[in-house]
Formats: sequence, structure tokens, C-alpha cells
Amino acid sequence: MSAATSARVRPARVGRPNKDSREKDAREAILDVAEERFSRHGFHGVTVREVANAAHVNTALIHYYFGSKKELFDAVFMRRAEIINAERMAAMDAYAAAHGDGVTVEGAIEAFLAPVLTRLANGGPGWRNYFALVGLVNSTTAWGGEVMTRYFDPVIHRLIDLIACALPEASKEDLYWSYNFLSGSLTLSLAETGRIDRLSEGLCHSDDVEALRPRMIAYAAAGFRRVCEGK
Amino acid sequence: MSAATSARVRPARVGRPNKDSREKDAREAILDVAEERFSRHGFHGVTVREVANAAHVNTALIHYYFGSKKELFDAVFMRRAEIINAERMAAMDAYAAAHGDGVTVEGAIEAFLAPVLTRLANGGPGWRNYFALVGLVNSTTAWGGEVMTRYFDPVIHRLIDLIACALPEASKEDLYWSYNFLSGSLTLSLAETGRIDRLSEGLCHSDDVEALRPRMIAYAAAGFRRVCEGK
DNA sequence: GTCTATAAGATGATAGAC
DNA sequence: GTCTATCATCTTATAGAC
Repeated sequence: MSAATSARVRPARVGRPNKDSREKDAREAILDVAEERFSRHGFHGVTVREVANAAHVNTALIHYYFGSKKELFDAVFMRRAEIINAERMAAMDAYAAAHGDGVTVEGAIEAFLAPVLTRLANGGPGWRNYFALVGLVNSTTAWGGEVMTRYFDPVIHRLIDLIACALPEASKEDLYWSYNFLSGSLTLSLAETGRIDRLSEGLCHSDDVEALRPRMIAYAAAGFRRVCEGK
Repeated sequence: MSAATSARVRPARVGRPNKDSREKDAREAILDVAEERFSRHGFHGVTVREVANAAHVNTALIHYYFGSKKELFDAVFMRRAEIINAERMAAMDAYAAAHGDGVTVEGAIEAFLAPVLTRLANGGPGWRNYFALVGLVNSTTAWGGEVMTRYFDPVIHRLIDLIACALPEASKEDLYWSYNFLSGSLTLSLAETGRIDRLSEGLCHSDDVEALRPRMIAYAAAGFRRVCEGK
């Protein structure tokens, strides 16, 4: 009887139909909200309460799932890092396999950027928020350098190795400095601060990935060549 | 009489000799400490108490001088913005006056960067902290774009106008996007996150301005040319 | 799993003495 | 100007009911 009653409360699917999905929903909802807030205000600009309210759960649930606020932040940062870096690694491997000895600076950079720009354009607000967070973390002196190193170094070394094939004369120093310039350009673009919108008085838009993509590749490739070839 | 008295109050060094200098010292000490802390942890990562303790004053004194925490932050940000932007404007004016119709992309960018890189190299820790703060603010989505616009737009428009002289065929869009890439490269370099040190395993150093300067100018100029000339 | 209730301490800001 | 003392609020985190 009580079973029949409780079955009538949530009928659509019988048994324990949405138990798992509800669990996942709560966890994911917390991550989504935290991602959005952290990307705009940084780690210290967000409170656990604020995340809990926006995700329609209690603060205790956040600690139940993630332990501490810091661990929540790490979970946010890691969730998409693993996905995007696997995609970038695969894109560069595929490019290298297809071109072998004929790799170009432009081709290597395009393979490195393509998964990011695609997710930025078509991945929805979650991915946009995530990339804004990466941009903010990358510029944070206190712990940004360490966090970025932990999650992003392997994919960057793959890019540098690829470009070194295209520019065999290049010194290690020139390659690292050039990458640092590319990294700055990329993460500022990902941060989507609305800076270029205001500066250009509405002519350009931070979120216009189709305008960004070809210019970013051209700019970075020309920069790499000039610095590394010295011409 | 009271005039004579008050005249004698701050003569060479008698009377209350260090009254003025002590006043100024306290205010400047607060600004210096706040600058260092804000640049590393962001606005929300710093407490008024923390600044007060490190500056060896009480929290009440900070509110006495600056009003609120937000106004303290604004005072930190503005203090050096006015100095550095006047220097950059003067450097670009001088370059334009000296070269007239013969301005180059490299020359314009060098004039734009020179005062910043000089202060970064020789201005002491205060200037280094300040530039790290600018780098962090520039990547902050919530209020970074607005703050940067308020303080830095005029000097940037001067640079873009100069480069437009060197590249008369360039479209406005290409110029703005290229500047955005330059801005990202610059502010990440200014942030001195130690990122490149770790990435290069000690080969390159975030604070090596002599290594940074020629590479940054070459990279940015080549990028501008490629994007704006389409070749 | 999800909640209520609450501990234990930090925070921005002010009043008022000197 | 600079301090001490303090307020009202907010913070992260936990205990324990359901």
C-alpha cells in the first residue's frame, strides 16, 4: 500500500527510476553553478552559501560531495580539463600523423587551438564559463602558475615539440617565450571580459569566435616565425 | 602671530619634523602593502586586517584614509596608472614627432611598451606588484573590463592610431583584434606567475625583462603585420 | 542523499578616547 | 592622525535528524 502510494508519487518511471539521475543532477548542478561564479569572481569572491542557494541545495550537501570549498574548486577545474586536454592531444597527434615531416607552424597551432575554439563556440555556457575561469587562473600570481602547470603542461609540451619540427633552428628559449605570448593572447580571449567590445565601441565582440579563430592563428604563427627564425 | 607660529611649525626640520613625512609614510605604506596583497590574491582574497597588520597600522586608519576597502583598491590601481600612462603617451608622441610619416609597427609598439618594461625592470618591487595587479584585473570578467577601460583606453587608442599610420590598409577590426592579442601577451608577462619558469623547467624566467623585451616586440609586430596585411 | 541547526571564528566598518 | 574596543554580519564547516 505504501509502496503503491509512493509509486504514484513519481509515476512516469517505476522502481528507482530517477535516483541516479537526481544524484548526478545535484552534483552537476553544484559544479555548474560554482564554475559560473568562480569564473566571474575568482575563488575568494564566491561563498559556499552563494553556490548552494543558486544550485537549490544546502551548504551541507556541498561539503558532503566535495569536502571543502577548495576541493570544490579543484573539482570544477579538473572536470573539463581532462576532456579538453585529451581532445587537444588527439588533435595534435592526428595532425602529426597526417603530415609527418611536413608540419607547419600554422598547422600545429590550429590543431592545438581547434578543440578549445570549437568548445568555446558550440559547447554552451558551461564551457564558456570554464574557459573564462582558466583565463583568470592563468593570470593569478599566488596559485595560478602551479595549478596550470599541473593540468596543462603535457599538452603544451606536445605543441612545442610539434612547432620545433616546423622550425628546427629554433632555440628552446625562443619557443618557450613565444608560447607564453600565445598563452596570454589565448587566455585573455577566453576570459571574455568584454574588453574588446568597449575598446572598439561595439565593433568587435569578445564572444565572436569566428572572428577570433583565423586572426589568432595568423597572429601567433607569424609571431613564432619571427621570434624563432629571427627574421 | 599665529601665522608666524604655524610657519615655524614646519620649517627645515625642527618642531614636529616628521609630521608630514609620517603622515605620508602611513598612507603610502598602506598603499604599498595593499598593492602587494591585491596583486597576488585579488580583491576578495585580501582582508583589511591583513593589510593593516602588514603596514603596522590599525584597520581604523585604513578607513580613515580611504573610506572603504573598495576605495582602497581604487586608490592602489589609480596611483601608478596616471604615472605610467602619461609616460606612455609622451613616448608615443615623441616617437610620432621624430618619425612623422615614417612610423613603423615595431617603432610604435616599442614606444608603447618601453615605459612599462623600464619600470618593470628598474622600478622596484612596487612597480612589479602593480603590473601583476594589472594583469590580474585585465583577466577578471566581473569588473576587469570596466576598470581597464576607464584607466587605459586613451593610451591604447593612441597606439592603434600610430599603427594605423604604419599599416594604412588595415581594417579597424583587424587592428582591435591584434591589439587584444598584444594585450594578452603583455599582461600575462606582467603578471609574473612563474608559469614560464615551470614550463621551461628553469630555462626561462618570468622576471627576465631583457629576454622578454625584444621577443615581445618582434612577436607582436609580426602578428600585427600578418593579421592586418593579410600576408 | 538531503535537510535543519549551529558551532567557531573572521570580516568590514564605526564610535570614541587620546 | 592614530589608537582600542566593539558591533552586526557573514564565513566555512560539522553534527545529527530524517
